[in-house]
Amino acid sequence: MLAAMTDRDGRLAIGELAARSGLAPSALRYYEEMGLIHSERTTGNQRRYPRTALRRVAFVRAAQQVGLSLEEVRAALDRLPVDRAPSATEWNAVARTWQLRIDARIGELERLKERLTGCIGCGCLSLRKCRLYNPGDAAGSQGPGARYLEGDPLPES
Amino acid sequence: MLAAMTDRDGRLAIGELAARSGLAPSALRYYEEMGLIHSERTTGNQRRYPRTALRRVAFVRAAQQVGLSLEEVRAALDRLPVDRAPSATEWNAVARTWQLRIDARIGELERLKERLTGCIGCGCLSLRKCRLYNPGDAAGSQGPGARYLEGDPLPES
DNA sequence: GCTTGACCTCAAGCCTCCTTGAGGTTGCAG
DNA sequence: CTGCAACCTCAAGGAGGCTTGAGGTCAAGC
Repeated sequence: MLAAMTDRDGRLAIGELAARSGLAPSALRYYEEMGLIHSERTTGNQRRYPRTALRRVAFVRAAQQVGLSLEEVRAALDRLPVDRAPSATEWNAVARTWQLRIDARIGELERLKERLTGCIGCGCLSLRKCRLYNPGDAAGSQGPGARYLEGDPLPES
Repeated sequence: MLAAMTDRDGRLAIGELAARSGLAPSALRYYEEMGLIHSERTTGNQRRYPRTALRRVAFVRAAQQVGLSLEEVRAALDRLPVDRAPSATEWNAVARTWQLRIDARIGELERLKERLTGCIGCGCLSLRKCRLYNPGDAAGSQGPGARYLEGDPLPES
């Protein structure tokens, strides 16, 4: 029982994968249902994950940190092999997309911070002058709505 | 009808606030219910928002970008005056918290990116060597689980 | 061979952040 | 004064990302 529930082939039972990835089994089943990871079944219908699942799970978690939805992660993972470690080339392709994403996000945050600092500097928070209001570069980010505060004919508030 | 639905006092009807903030009226009612914005009512029970609501809504959206939950935003907003523009000092206090948050987030992303780059460099993605697996610094971030992949006695996969 | 814990499959529930809809009221233009 | 858009409330629904629970099976230790 203490020994890992692992095949001689090194395949992992769901509990094992859960323990190693730090996720709940339920989450792993969910990921599998979403097509993020894949398993084979034993004769008794239990899941057995290839070791690569460990990598894929780590990838998923990391991607979520960057703000990707599981759907987006799936799209990215679909470009990596299911059964073996990715080649440098394969990995490269995926990672490139990611880095763009990360850079974009960092950029957004930095611009936000800058605007915030500007606001502190001016101490105004006036609707007209303050760049915190609809910077105009948040387009395409998350959330509905247009946020077109800037340029409105508003008196100071 | 074309003229803004605005008091002579400059207070905004919900539709007006919605149009100017780019959010749906339903979202604004929700925000109000959450205590993020406040309104007075007309004799006919319609909401009238002070102009400061515009600022507060902008604040909320910006905060969401940084990854704050509405609850956290509420906590931050509670430190700003409801009825007037915040003073530089008041704003400073709030903004400081924010910047820390932004910096932290940027830091996370940069570390992630770095690890990712390292992975490309080594081309390995090995469970032992690759820093993408449980970096050990994701603690306290969102999501359940411990993610303690690193340091596991794993053969190369 | 039995017990016990890990596993299985649904289905339902939960949290956040809203949207949608039904049914009814208000308020401004004409 | 009427008509219609905008507003109101309250209840339900929905997406994303899981968890929980019921009811049942599998497999390893004794």
